[in-house]
Amino acid sequence: MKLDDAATRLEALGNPTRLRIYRTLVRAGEEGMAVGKLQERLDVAASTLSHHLKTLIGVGLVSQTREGTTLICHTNYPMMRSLIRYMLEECCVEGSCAPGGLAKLIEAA
Amino acid sequence: MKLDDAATRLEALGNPTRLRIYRTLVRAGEEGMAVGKLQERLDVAASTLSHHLKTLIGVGLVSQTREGTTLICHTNYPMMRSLIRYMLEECCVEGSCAPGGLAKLIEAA
DNA sequence: GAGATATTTCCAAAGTTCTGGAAATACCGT
DNA sequence: ACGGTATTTCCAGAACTTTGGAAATATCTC
Repeated sequence: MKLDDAATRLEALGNPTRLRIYRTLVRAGEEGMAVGKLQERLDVAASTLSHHLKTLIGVGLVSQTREGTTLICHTNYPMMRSLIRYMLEECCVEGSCAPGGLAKLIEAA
Repeated sequence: MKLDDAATRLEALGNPTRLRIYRTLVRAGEEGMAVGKLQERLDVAASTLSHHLKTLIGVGLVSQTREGTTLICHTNYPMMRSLIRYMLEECCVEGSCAPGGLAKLIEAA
């Protein structure tokens, strides 16, 4: 992943409302969650939610599939994986970030 | 880590200039890097660099120690570890993020 | 304490983000 | 095709970010 792409994705997650959206979608699991349900859950104006979703979709962290009149949102796990991998690469140069080994870091997660 | 803190830290890293700063400091390793050297390396105005460093220090991702007239910047690895751990927790609920297991994700890093 | 170097703070301009109401679009059922 | 529900796009205001020149501060050396 290029630095600028990582920055754009981190920026997308670096807004409390968008991070809440992402978090909620992760917790929704495989089946995802409709935009309307998300709105109700997060108590935010429809247009505001739509803007934030556009941002998350734009950077590839979320995707939507239509089911009739409702749009179902899903997290894009591989993209999140790539982003975390990027951070591990940036953070763990020379092993200084995870002195007890990377396994330790993950164990705790 | 609280959601708002995670968001603030992700936002701090979510700017290309600040991510370059952080990346450069990680690569500088244990001994860190002086502000002046960073400036020369990244080719950015001194005041601009100072603002960005203040942001990174403010969220706890970077620290400074004085050595005579120069200030040496260091990455705060534990904070980055906590942030990555937060993302793993948010991302890997129910194991859907790393189907091959977390070790696989780390292995590749 | 004066002069030199390193860095920050002050100020301000240009650009961007966040928010939500209102109007538009998309799709379904009849 | 019409009425209804779901969602987005348009518009705009307020707030925030980013940037850097100029002035201020901090520290060292002599």
